[in-house]
Amino acid sequence: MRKNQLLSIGEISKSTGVSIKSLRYYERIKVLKPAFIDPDSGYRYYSFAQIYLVEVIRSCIELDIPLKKLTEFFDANDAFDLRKFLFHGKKIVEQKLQRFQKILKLTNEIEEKIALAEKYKVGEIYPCEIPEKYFYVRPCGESFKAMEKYQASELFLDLLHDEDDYYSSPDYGFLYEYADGKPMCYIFLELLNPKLKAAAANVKVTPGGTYFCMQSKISQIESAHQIFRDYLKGKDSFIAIETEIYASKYEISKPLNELRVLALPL
Amino acid sequence: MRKNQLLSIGEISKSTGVSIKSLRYYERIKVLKPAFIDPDSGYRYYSFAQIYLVEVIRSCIELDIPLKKLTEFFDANDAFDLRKFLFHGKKIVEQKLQRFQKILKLTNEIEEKIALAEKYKVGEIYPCEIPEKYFYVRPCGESFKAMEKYQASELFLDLLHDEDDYYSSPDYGFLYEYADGKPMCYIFLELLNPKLKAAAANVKVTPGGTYFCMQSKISQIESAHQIFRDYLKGKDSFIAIETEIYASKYEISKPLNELRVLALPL
DNA sequence: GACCCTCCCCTTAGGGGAGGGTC
DNA sequence: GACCCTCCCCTTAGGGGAGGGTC
Repeated sequence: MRKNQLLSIGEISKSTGVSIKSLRYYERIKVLKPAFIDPDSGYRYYSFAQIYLVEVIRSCIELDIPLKKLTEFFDANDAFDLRKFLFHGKKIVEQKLQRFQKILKLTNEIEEKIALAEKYKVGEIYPCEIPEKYFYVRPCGESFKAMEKYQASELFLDLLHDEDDYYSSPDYGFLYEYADGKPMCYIFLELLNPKLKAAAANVKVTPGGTYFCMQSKISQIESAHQIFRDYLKGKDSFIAIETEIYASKYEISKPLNELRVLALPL
Repeated sequence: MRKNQLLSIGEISKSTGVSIKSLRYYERIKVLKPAFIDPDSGYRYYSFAQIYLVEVIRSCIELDIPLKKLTEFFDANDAFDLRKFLFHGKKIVEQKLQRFQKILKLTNEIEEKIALAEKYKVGEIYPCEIPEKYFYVRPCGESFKAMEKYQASELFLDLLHDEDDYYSSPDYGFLYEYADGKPMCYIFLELLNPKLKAAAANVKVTPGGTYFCMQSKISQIESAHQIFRDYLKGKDSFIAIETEIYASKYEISKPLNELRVLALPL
């Protein structure tokens, strides 16, 4: 009389798509007790309603909610607090959705950057429209050779606590200002977060405009004056920016740089 | 000269938010080799660019991409095929987004159903607007007592292969038709998928309209005639539907049913 | 003193069998 | 014959120490 409303473990497995092994595991950790266990054979039988509990468990796994957490939603009478669980689950699924949307956005951005960079060969000079940017900088004196140990790492450590910056890909590298024969070197990390942009300390704003650019596997920023000689048209004031860019093949020991130069109207 | 561009393991950990243990683990499984290892002390040092590789690894974990899969994207020269990886990752993140949006939708639906059901007490009779529904049925004769073993489970097994139905919550339970003194019993599972609705075999369409309803912890469908006597106004043709509904506290052994009755204009 | 190293044992959500009863 | 049982050993992405060297 009872059994005609019950399903065997294999039937539950087929109708939910969850393996028999998993169902047995759920019993062991006390999140899915079979409605009936034959005392002679040890065979497990489940009710229809338990199909939906299996779905709840599956959702938890996908949402990285530990199954032990599920036991918290059962009270002393084995009643499951569905409302409390849904409230909890909803917050988590909303967080995941946000996070994944950010990952997707970042993925698309990087794909675009790769496509852009691949239009040119290493060593080729090309014009490129670059917007105004905010750089968090640390001055290194008249040459990058004078850079002190760990200065660059400190720059990162100062700023990379900001979660939002993980979801974009800020420029970082070297900035070279050459005004009336005086060179000034900086290492920089681009600021994307508006709050950080507003902080005046150690922030430099580089002008937007048509930069002349060149890709390179090695740092050539200190030769910018010679490389871009024809494009600077004798001007003695310019800025040069060297930043790592994304390549479709990414070699850690030989990252791809883009050197960008803009003549300044001083 | 080299070291001023490198970060210690603790610095990488701080700037990425990934534990030192994890970074060491990534090295062991060959997805993140430190740029330099001091041969004397064994200390690990990383380059700036590796911060972004850590982000790649983190994203993989969140997307349930096994890290061993990552090694497939490195070629013989240790170059990472960023484009191929992004293409692969994008498909996965899009799938996850879809799945999570469905979970969120289902969560909201169930919350609404709970709120609706809680407006009434068990045993209380209330009117409810129910739309036309498609039921996959199996006839049981003149009484539910004649139901054969496992008929109900077969019903589920016939249909629950359809993925879309997991993301909604179909009605299921008992259907009772009483026309001119002749009772006819069915077990049913609601069809939500339009394709399945179109399949004529074993499908019954129940009319939309204002049903009279009552919640109950036990099956009372065979007493529907008496319970709703006042509402049927002497009509001798009606349908009764008993389906499991969601309660804020969900007891597997005592699920909450809703019994719905509609007088038929025969 | 704060940082880093290796080694060892533990965890979650199961999978892959072996060996043997049950429907 | 297909289905189900228990028992045992293995996996991924690390965490929590112990015990000892390094910046």
